[in-house]
Amino acid sequence: MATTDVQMLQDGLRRGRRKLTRPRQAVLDTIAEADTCLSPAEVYRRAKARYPRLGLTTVYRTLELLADLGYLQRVHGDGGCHSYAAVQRHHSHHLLCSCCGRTEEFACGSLDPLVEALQATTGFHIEGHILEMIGVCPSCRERKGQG
Amino acid sequence: MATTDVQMLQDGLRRGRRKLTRPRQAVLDTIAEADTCLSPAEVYRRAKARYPRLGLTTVYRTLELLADLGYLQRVHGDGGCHSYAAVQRHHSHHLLCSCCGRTEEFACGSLDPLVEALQATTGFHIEGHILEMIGVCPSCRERKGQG
DNA sequence: ATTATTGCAAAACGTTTGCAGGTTC
DNA sequence: GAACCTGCAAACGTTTTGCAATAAT
Repeated sequence: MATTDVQMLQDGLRRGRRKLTRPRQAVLDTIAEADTCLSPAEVYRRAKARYPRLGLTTVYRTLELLADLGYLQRVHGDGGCHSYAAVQRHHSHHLLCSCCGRTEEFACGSLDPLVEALQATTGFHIEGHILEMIGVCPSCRERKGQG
Repeated sequence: MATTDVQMLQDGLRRGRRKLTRPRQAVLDTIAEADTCLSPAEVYRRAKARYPRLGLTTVYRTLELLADLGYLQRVHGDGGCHSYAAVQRHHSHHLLCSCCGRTEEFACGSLDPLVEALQATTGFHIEGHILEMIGVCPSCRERKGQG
């Protein structure tokens, strides 16, 4: 994690009178360095390498906190919705590879017309959405093509 | 459930050498009549009124089966992704009311340009997506406005 | 010093599985 | 009557909770 990121995290935490602790750093660093989305158990396994005293309970609590603060986002996949990935921008979405689990972040433009239309036809006031794309990443495509 | 729906269900099941049983009818009817998405536990509670011998295990198995056949769809919400709603068309999406839980089905047009753009920039081959809209339904808006 | 955070152990929870008996085709 | 489906009870993995000890401000 770059220095500015530590700074941003620290600021974000301070705003809510929260503390920057080693377990929290370990969890965030772990997810930031992964290029896939990770389940709580997997975060625990990896983050424990950085900070061996880490407890699973703390991982759960930290994932929730960091997601609330916007540093992480829950990723919904076909199998479930209990994995997390890092986000650079607030409210972004993920493209996930159904083959290797790799994730790629993307911004959602082009959804506005749909939102407008739905609001008009249904009378709902739309406040948010969940959007994930599922596909096969370039390297898996290549591997499949050759294998 | 209308007669044609029973017919369709029966056909769908037969195609996979599956049987039309009372528990399965009870589960499907329950979800078809609800205007919200339902958790497995809630389906169990309601469907048991129709068929008291029903077991929770069967509800889980039936939800999976009917979702595979395309009669139900898992709905992803902020809280989780373990609720199911009926679908008229295959691959549709839901608008869900964060206030009362009501769901409304909608088709996803307008996503194609985004898919195209993502495929071009990332090299992923996109095969599917998860999309849910979250908002407040007309009657909840009214209630809030008055209360 | 004050307050938030941690890790542990245990509890609670939702979901899945093996299997004998029952139901549908 | 063959194949499939069911419900039960038990097993399972995941998530949450209470609490005394610890670490950050």
